Amino acid sequence: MDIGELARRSGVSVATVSRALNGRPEVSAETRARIVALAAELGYSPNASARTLASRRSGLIGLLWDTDYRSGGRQHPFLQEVLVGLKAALSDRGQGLILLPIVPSDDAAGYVRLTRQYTLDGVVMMGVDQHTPQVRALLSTPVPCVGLDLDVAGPRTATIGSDNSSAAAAAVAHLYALGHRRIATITGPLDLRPAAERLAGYRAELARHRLRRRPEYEVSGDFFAASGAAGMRRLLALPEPPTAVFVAGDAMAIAAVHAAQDAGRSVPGDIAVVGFDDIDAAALVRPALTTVAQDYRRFGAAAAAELAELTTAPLTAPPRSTMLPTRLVVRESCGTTTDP
Amino acid sequence: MDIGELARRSGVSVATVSRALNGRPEVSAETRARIVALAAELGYSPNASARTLASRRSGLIGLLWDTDYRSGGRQHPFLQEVLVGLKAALSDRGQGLILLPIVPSDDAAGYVRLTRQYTLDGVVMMGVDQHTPQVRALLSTPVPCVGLDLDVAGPRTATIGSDNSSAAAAAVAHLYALGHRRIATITGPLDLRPAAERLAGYRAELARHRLRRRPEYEVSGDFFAASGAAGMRRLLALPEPPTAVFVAGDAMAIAAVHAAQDAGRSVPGDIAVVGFDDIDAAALVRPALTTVAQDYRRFGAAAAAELAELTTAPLTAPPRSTMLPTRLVVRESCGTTTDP
DNA sequence: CTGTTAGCGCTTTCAG
DNA sequence: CTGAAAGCGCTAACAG
Repeated sequence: MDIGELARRSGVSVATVSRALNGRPEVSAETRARIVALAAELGYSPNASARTLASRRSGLIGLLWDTDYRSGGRQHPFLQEVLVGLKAALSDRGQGLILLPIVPSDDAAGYVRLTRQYTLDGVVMMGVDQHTPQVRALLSTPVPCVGLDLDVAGPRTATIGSDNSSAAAAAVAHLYALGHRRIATITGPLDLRPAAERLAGYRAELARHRLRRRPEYEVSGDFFAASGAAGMRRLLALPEPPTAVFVAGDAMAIAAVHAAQDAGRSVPGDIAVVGFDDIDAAALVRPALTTVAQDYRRFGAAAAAELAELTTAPLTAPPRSTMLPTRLVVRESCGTTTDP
Repeated sequence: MDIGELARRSGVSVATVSRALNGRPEVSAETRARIVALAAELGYSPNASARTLASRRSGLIGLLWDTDYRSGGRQHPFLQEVLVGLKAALSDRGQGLILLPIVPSDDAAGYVRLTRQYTLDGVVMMGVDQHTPQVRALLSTPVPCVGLDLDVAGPRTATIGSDNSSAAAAAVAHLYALGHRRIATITGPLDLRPAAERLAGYRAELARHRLRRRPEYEVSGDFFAASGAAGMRRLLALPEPPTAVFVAGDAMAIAAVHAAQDAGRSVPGDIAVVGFDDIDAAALVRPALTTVAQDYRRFGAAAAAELAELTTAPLTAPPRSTMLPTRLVVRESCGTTTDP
């Protein structure tokens, strides 16, 4: 069952069938209807390779995601949700998603080549280091690229991320509203965009309430549990320990809660903790963690939209950037305080 | 940079270049070496569409994964790991992975059509209902299909799963070794293969130790947290409550621990709990959960291997089946008992 | 509005 | 062992 067969059966040329099926305006409404109906009846669907070969567009988007970059895959608890959103948004646009293999770092042209090999219409990347030669080479190409939680720059690039700064501010505001004034934070690795933004949001909110910013209240972590526990221990050992802590990642936050408990403090009784990410465990632990949830499905949808936008964007346009809203999920890890 | 250009520059015909690059035996070692070197130097890589169109094989495997089937995506905490394993194994074989869109259930031929559209070499499916018309139609096709934790049957199919039965038995054996004799279980939905197998393993291990099987010790859950809590409450309310519980899923297990605590029991002091799956939260909760870990990366690798096997298998061969070993991760949720 | 025709880049007989 | 040539199924000028 190919286009030729369809043409024969409907009594028109293959060109007309092609035009009808591709929604071209030159076909009369009547012939189009006839052809479309026949195609549906016969269960015809065009061969993707032939179409790609002839049109030089594949309708395929590549997903670049390095499972071994930082944390062996645990860094992106949200991959699944992003994938769901991306797949849905792409298939709404009639596009497909292909997972790109990771190329060795000494093969600078690797991704560029993959892009040509599959005639990709675009690439979305997450969990990769955008400064490596192979990624930079791809970004400098006219192929549309969108980075998730990743600052990318090039002729046709866009970045999608949550509004981490506002989210962090909202978390701190929540603590403030509960009466907390000595609010500390445990950060992520500050060379990562989201981590840096969360710290900025924390600071901004303190400033907004005219709270003094104390350097000893900003302890650095790496998004892993152990660093959260260590951070909490350091904070508790301070001459004037905080009554609340905004922790930039849930795994760290959960470990921080345990560290506090091990030090004889009760959560939320003695110390309030708010996390970030709303990983599955956040709802499962006790006390259930109050945290900031990101809308990962929307990441995918936004990526698909940006890709479409970029496809026709002039090569000289500046990189685009989208910030998605977040949501504070209030659970059990924060209480009020009367401690000055 | 196409094959013609390569041919011109190396002074041979396109046919020879094609043969050389595809490792065909008819080419002289010397010409092959020259061509391969030139191709590498020029950064040539063949156009996938052209190749697919001409050879009728794409090197693409489709991944069928319904994010909305049962639990809205939470049922497969392991998707990510499976994906990692699958992607790695496939790219080792020079194959690619494409995510298939979910077709509406009234479109019985949907997947079959997608399969032809992309000239897929095979499909791996997980988290779908294999009894729906659209999946059945695909399975009945000669396209190699492998189901992960899914019983599939058809001319070219294979199933991959953990050895759930042995795993469950090992969990119960662990409890037995700690002195427990009144061992209960909270199951998953028994129409799901893994859930049924885990129950079978539990029963088998009881029998092996000549422990009486008590119907009231087998309470059913649905893999969700709430059912784990409910199950534990029921067990605790028994005239002769168990001293240990094997819970068929971690989310249920964690909730069961909390339910026990709420009922005034300590874990592992008064009651031991072992879970299944080793989700991230298992290591994060307190007490950290003793549980059965599956080797998800190996799922992917096994799937790739099966696919290769099936490609050349006769259409009349019976469905294949692979059982992967698991690992008991001992943490803090099980203690010894002296209670008879 | 529709048909003819020339490829898209590669693989694969079929000769030699 | 190598080359010539015929497609793979479709799109996109170019005519009409």
